[in-house]
Amino acid sequence: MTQLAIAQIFKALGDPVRLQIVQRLSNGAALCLGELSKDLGISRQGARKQIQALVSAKVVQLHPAGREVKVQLDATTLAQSRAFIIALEAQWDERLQALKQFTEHG
Amino acid sequence: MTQLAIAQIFKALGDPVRLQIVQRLSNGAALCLGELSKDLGISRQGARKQIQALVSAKVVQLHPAGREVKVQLDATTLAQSRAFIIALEAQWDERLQALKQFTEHG
DNA sequence: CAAACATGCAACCAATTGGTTGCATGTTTT
DNA sequence: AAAACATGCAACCAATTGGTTGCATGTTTG
Repeated sequence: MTQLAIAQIFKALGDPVRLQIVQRLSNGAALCLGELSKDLGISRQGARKQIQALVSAKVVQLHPAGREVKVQLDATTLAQSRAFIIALEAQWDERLQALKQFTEHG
Repeated sequence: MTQLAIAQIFKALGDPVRLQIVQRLSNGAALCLGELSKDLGISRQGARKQIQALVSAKVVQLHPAGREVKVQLDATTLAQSRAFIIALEAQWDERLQALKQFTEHG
């Protein structure tokens, strides 16, 4: 995982509309573009752009089916973002631990 | 945690420069603005803006000390973003589980 | 086949972002 | 007190983003 790819994932998640889309997908059944675009407070084409942003970051995959296009969460991408944060936290904890050692024995 | 606050955290993490800053902070000792701004490929003021973005999202805290300003990671904010992703994944897994039940007994 | 439906594509626009430069201000150091 | 250091503030700029509208295209349904 390159730093840039991770940044793109976070960037994709860094918008309330896109976050809501992702939540809907994790929640309910497989949704197509049209359904997913409803009740977001923006136009269908606006929503489509946001979904495309999620596709580019691989947070989501598109599966054409007849006249509609199903949208599916990509769990591996979510897992990667989670792993990154957990790694950060681990480093941070290590550092705190080292600092504690230092103050105790210094 | 409001949806918007979470989105702001992800947005803050959604940039390679800011991501690198966060990693440096999790890695090393407490850094001041000046040190943190080095080797990012941008000017000090440019870096300062990025750091401010992290402050606004509460990914990072500033602690003035004399003529310099120390920058510190906010572990609770990282934890919140981690919790959000994990919650998403949990919902997703639940859904897959339900789907499996359905196909088995349907 | 015609109507309705789901989507795609492109042009356009305002607001935000990511970066710059120049200069001012407060704080150590010598 | 003067020099060096760490930072702040503001104006400015190009590129990206988030949204719109209008229209075209392929796919079901009646």
